[in-house]
Amino acid sequence: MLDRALIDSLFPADLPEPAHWEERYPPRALPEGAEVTRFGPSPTGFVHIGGLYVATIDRDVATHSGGVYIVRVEDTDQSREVEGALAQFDRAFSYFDLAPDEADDRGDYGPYHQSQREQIYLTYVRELLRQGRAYPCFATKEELAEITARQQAAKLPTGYYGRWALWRDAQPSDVAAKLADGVPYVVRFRAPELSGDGRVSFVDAIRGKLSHEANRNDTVILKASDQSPRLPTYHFAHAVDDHLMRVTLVIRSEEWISSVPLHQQLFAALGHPPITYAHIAPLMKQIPGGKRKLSKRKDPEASVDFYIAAGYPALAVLYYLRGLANGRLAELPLAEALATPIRLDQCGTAGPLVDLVKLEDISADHIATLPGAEVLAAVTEWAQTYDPELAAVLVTERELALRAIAVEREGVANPRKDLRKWSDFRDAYGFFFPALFTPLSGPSDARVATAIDPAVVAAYIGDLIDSYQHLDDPKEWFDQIRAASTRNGFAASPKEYKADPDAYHGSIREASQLVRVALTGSTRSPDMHAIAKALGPDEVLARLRVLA
RNA sequence: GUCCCCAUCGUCUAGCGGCCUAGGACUCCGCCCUUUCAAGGCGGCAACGCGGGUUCGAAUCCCGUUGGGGGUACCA
Repeated sequence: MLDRALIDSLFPADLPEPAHWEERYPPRALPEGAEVTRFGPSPTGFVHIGGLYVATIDRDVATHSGGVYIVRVEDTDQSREVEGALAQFDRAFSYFDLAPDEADDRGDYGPYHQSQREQIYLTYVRELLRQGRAYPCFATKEELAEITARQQAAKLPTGYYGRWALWRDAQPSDVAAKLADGVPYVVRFRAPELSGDGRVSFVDAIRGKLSHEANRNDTVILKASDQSPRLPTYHFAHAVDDHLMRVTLVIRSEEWISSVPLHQQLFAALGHPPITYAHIAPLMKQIPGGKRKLSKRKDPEASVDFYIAAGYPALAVLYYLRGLANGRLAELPLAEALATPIRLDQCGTAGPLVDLVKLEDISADHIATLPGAEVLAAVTEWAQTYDPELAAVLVTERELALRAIAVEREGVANPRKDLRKWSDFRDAYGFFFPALFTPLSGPSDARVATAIDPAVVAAYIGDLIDSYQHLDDPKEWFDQIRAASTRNGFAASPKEYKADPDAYHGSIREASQLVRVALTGSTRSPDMHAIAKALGPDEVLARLRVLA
């Protein structure tokens, strides 16, 4: 056992005792059953869709139980920190409306950045050191690598344990000497003696009873002494913070299951009551021959920014994610599903694939239920950042935009679903706006793609222009196209044309497609009369003239 | 190597011993509607990984196996 004075000399003299922090962060006065959850993003990259997934569940469980949802930034690995990550968190959380109840600017249990909690961690490290439940370790990287290599060669479990734990039972005089020389060290947890069969079991809120072999590694809890601030590893920060922040339920990704035995040892050593865990199945991606965890680096759709940049409505994404968490929520209508609590005992344990096609279907359905003004507002806001030219047009041409969006959407039983995300808008509706529409260059424009003789086209369209009336009745309006086309050698119906193909240039089908291409630049569009009404007579005639 | 988690149509899943000749949704494919597309309507393809048990009876329980995922860091 190390001398207490030696231990204390390693820490600031005014470092508080654990009782100080216990008092400063008292148990919360919350109703029975209220859960305090926390999401711990690490600013080592952009927010992952899997992170958004877990945060959604954190938020939901806390809200529906009358508890508190905290965001605590886990920035203990300063070497891996990425510039701009925090700003992206804010963007993501505000887009998806997942603002925490407690964070730096509000909440009594802060600071909520681990890098600012050094004093707290140090208090507990010193405490463990004093009790002999932790010890300084001076092993170098090289020594550690050698230990691992020898263990692998001997087919032994790798790790810092038993006879491999160089400094676990070092002579106090050796430790004092190293310290006196100023050799950097880490603090390791002294893993307790294994009891019974060396296994432990615990109850996971999602998976039920789980069992695992007990931890026997002397895990590092405080990183190198030659760094400032001196920060703990995830494991230790978890054991300190989740207790002091009075978190009741730790919802985290499945890869942490293996660490639970260690975490329980840490809680016990610190004298903290055990905490409940809920381990979520990770989001996966389909790859040839199987699936794997979504990778931040390889998969663009892993980043939350991907969804924001493409313009998937937040509610659609949230709804999709909820359906993934609780299958039965996917069967409910969006509003209802969003209001129904997520139940941990109904969370899947498998690891679902994220399916963009499914998301787009959900998103299209959702957008179809939105009033036109809301669609316009959302597209405009999206475009403000991602398509400024479009944004400018939507602002100056607001009335036209509203008319365009209303086509086959308002006053119909089955609204169009041609918008799956805001970035679809330009392709689907851009032609409505003269500023965004490139008129046909003439009859030979590639978009026309017709086999009909240009002279015939010119005569037919010319005829149509001469007789054109901007009628309100859809049928009457279309009939003038039919009339002009039959006058110019087209069959009035596909059936007639089929009966005697040689007698015609084509049918009303081909004839009307020419008008469609002239008006929209595409062979695929919403109802032509509605488009014509939105465009106005002058614009209609101007666009037709190109083919005449 | 070792430990842990997981396993129903291509995907998300329902199913928690008989209601299952396995249901729904997305995708895909037909057909209908139709001046195009989108939508909509109707229909279709498509799954309990494998092998043993337990049981009158198993997708459901047990064991094994295979496959996938993860831990084994001074990353989280």
